Amino acid sequence: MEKVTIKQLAKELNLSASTISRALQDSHQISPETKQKVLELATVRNFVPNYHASGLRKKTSKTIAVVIPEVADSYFAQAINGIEAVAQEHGLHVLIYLTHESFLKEQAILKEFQNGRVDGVLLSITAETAHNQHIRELLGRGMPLVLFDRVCNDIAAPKITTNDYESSYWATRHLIDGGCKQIALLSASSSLVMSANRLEGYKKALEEQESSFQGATVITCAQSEADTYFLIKNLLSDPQRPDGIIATVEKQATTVYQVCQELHLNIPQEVKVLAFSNLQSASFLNPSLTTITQPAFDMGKAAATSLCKALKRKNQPISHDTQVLPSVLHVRKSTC
Amino acid sequence: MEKVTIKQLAKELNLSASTISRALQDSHQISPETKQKVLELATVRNFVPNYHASGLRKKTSKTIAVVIPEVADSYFAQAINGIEAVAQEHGLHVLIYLTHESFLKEQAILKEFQNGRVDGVLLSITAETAHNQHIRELLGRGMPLVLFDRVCNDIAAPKITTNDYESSYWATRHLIDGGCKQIALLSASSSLVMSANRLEGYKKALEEQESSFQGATVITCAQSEADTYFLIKNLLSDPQRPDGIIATVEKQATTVYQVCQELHLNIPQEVKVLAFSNLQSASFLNPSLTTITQPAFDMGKAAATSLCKALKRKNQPISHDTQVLPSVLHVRKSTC
DNA sequence: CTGAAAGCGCTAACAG
DNA sequence: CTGTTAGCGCTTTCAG
Repeated sequence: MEKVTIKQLAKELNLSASTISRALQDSHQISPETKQKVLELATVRNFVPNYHASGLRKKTSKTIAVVIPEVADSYFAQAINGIEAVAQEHGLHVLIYLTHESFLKEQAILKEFQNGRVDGVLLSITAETAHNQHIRELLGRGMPLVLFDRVCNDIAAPKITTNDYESSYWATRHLIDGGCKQIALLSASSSLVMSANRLEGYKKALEEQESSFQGATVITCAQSEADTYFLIKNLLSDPQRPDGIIATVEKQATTVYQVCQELHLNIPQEVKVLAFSNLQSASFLNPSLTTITQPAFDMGKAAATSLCKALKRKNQPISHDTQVLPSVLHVRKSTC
Repeated sequence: MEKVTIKQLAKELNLSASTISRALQDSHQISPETKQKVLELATVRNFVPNYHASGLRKKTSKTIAVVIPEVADSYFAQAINGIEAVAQEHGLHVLIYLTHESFLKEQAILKEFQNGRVDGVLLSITAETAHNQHIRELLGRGMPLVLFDRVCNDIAAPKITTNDYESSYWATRHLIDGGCKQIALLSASSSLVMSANRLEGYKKALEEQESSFQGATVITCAQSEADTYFLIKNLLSDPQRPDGIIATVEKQATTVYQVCQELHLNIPQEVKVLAFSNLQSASFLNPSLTTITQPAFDMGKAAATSLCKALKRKNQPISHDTQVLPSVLHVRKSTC
């Protein structure tokens, strides 16, 4: 029982390979009886059409790539869920690539996509990504591509984002309303548009306050967890430490909790904490964590759906259907 | 600047296609000068070898599939990280498939792998998977396959697991030592070997106790979150409710916390809680959660490494290198 | 409705 | 060291 091919089926049925091929694709120009016979034999012989052969011929792979910084992050895990749901529905296969925030990896990965392995790409760029020639290059070769969450503004492709500016504004306002006088923002990157938006929202809220109000304190966290830990520890060890912290990255939140534990700082009495986070367990943290929660699953779905549309009208003018799905502020004890 | 092929490079350099092909593969039977010229032109013309063409010819895809129940679960997210690390190192691409605990999906997914799309498979079976003809079928066709975490015993393939029996035994002992008199086990499935092992370890620990000790209370949780919630709520609303709970699934832990909150049950005074979980935030839960933590990342790495070995000596006798990596009991406040 | 023939782009004998 | 030839397995004109 070895690999069975169309040719073998053809010989067994005294038909030509093309007839078999058409029958299997349910072509309307094949008689019902023939189809029936072919399908039957195919089942019996356990025929599975060769992927590379049809791919080579049809110049299609039925595969999309998801390029993201990490997977062990609630946001991306949930986004993958959304992507996978749509992909499965459309019979697409999903390749996963983790850049681990390395620009070089991102470049190398995208470069290889020119070989026909994937029909489309979903991309969330690294915190290092300052240039985007590699993305342009891929787009220039006609590869459908959708950016999600971490997008670049100057790329002509569909983008799925959340309302980072507004959420950050409201998050900051929430802390101000709670009585905070000095609010620190833990930023993810100095180059990401997403980070810039969150920074702007934060600044805007601060600017609206009296001049007596403390200025902005922005800490751009490093890639390594250890470095981030020290930055946060320094921040909170300072006698002039802030009385409010906004973590724009999920992982920073637990680090903040850890540092507070170590320094015996009481949340929320001594310092209020708010995080951009999709942690399922936010309600059960000690104290429960106030979060800005992104619609991760829906963003994944939206991105995949947008890509599927692009795949259908290949070589058509790329639509720029930028979608902004709103995040939600969940107020919990860490800020009350 | 359209898709450039080997033929075009050949014409431009007055060489044959095979020479180009060999030069690109750095074959030792090509003169350094020719190689040089070819490589140069390839770079200039931005040549990228067609994936399907070489795949068809070489009968290889440089791709592995990871088939798992979920991705939004710390264990699998971390396992993927480990898998991806090894894959990247070996130049392999990673396809992700989520079964969402559906046996039918698992079957359909594996069936398609006969088409040459993947060179190997990493599988963690669904809670529904009782038969494994579909796995045997794939193995029978020579597909390298490694089972991890949720394995089946009666399949002749490498298996990467953790010491479920022992961890469960020690978990139960830990609760007993803490004074629990009635310990309930929340099981994931009645068919998974993993669940069976955890159940056995639990039973063993109970059997070692005095006869006065309460018998086993095992609740096999349903697939749907809502059903699981009700099962747990029922369990804890009972006047005869247990004073210790072992959640063998990460998600159940937060559900238990939620129910306890709703019923105003104090953890750990009224009920101690222990969970098999890889949650990063376990230390920061309220109260901090005692966990059995699996070496998820390392299990992913081990599984991928084992698969890579199998890929190298294709068609060789399949090694059955069963590896058991130990889990760790992290004692925290939910049981003290 | 079916068949013959050509070829997707690359690689691997087999020659020289 | 390089070229010629012959496919990998499938799909798709183009004929009938």
